[in-house]
Amino acid sequence: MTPPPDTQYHHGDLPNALRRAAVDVIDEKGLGSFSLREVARRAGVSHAAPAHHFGDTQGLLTSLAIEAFGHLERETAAAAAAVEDPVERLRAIGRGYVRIGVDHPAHCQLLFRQDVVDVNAAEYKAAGEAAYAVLEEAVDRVADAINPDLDRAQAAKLCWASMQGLIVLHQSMAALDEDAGRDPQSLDELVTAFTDLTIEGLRSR
Amino acid sequence: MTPPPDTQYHHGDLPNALRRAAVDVIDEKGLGSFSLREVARRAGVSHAAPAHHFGDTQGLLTSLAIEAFGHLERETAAAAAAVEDPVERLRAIGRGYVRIGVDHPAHCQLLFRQDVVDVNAAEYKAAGEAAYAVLEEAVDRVADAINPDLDRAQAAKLCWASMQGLIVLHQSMAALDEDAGRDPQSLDELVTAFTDLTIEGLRSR
DNA sequence: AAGATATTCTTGACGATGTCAAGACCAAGC
DNA sequence: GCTTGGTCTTGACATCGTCAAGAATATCTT
Repeated sequence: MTPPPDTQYHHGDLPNALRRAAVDVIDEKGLGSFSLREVARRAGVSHAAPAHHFGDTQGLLTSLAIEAFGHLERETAAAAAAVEDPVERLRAIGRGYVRIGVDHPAHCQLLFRQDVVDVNAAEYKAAGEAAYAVLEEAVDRVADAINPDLDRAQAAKLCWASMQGLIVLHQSMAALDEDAGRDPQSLDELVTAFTDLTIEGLRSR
Repeated sequence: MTPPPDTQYHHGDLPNALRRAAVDVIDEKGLGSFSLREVARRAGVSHAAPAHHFGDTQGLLTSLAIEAFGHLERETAAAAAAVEDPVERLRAIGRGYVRIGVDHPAHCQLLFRQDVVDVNAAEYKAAGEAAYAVLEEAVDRVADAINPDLDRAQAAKLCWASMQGLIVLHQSMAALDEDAGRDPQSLDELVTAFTDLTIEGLRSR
């Protein structure tokens, strides 16, 4: 029952330790100067240890992207479950999406980065579909409630694109406002504005 | 008047040649496996030549991002100038944005990639502001025409985020549709749907 | 309980990369 | 014609990703 010493040969749960170290590296140094060897160093294992579990860099980052979809699905599903009214439900999902972007910036950076993530991996696709299903279902309910003629596939995609776009562009938007001498708009403010505007768009027939 | 031989010591316009080679590399191998040395090889110069003009990798990629804002500004401004009606004007800008994303995928990938681009560079900021100004002006006119009470800053940002989100996510969206057995929606289709939905949202007061 | 097998991790090596310092080459101006 | 300044090359170094081989430990079999 005594916790095993840090120096043991078998790590216990190296894959998870490597994922955590990878997140730390991305948070601190940015994805641009990500290094598999540094991740291994931080996890206290040799430079080639990650390969055994993840194959290569792409494998580790893909694993993080899958984790990110899991976060997203759980957060948005929980946010949705707490609200009954369809429109408020969609609003809650939007806030949940952005909350994940704020709480897990490294993960969210990776979500759709085809250059470093294996977007064809079965697990990645499955995780993405599961997360997207939460949004689709919420849009379905909104359509049933306020506009049955709505093209639901298009509407869900607009919600998705604008939220992901907001997460990615938010810093640029703030910088733009600041350079122009305006007060930068907060993320919360923008989430609300985006969902309000979008939902009004969904109402029209 | 005879064109100079390829083997001359002074290249003539090496910065541009390097930018073109960099675009080729990104198009072919992806930004993830971008290599400055390979860019130099393709341009027919030594591996350290790029440093003299761009400093380092970030410098070259930042230069491409600036170029991308230039493309964007020209394309959207030209699209806007061709249309008088404010709403149609905004629609034309949306189509122009996406057209740049399709015609210059490497450039557009770089636009907001803080990990590889120096987003604090003065030139980058200026180019971004100039491109954004086109959108802001179009949103202003739309607001004047159909909804004077609209928060224009928020509205412009929604347009921006959804278009950039669409460009980045489009491939993922198509993959999702295909995996679910649905026909993937074309980019054109989605641009139209996005702008329609968004504009209806802008109408509401 | 003890040996065989599999798994996990380490070590060492290789080619490739980004960047720096020094020098070679060339164009333009005095 | 010589010098000066900008352009590019050469060479070097630390670091990186990945592979192959082997050591250390778990697990399974009997």
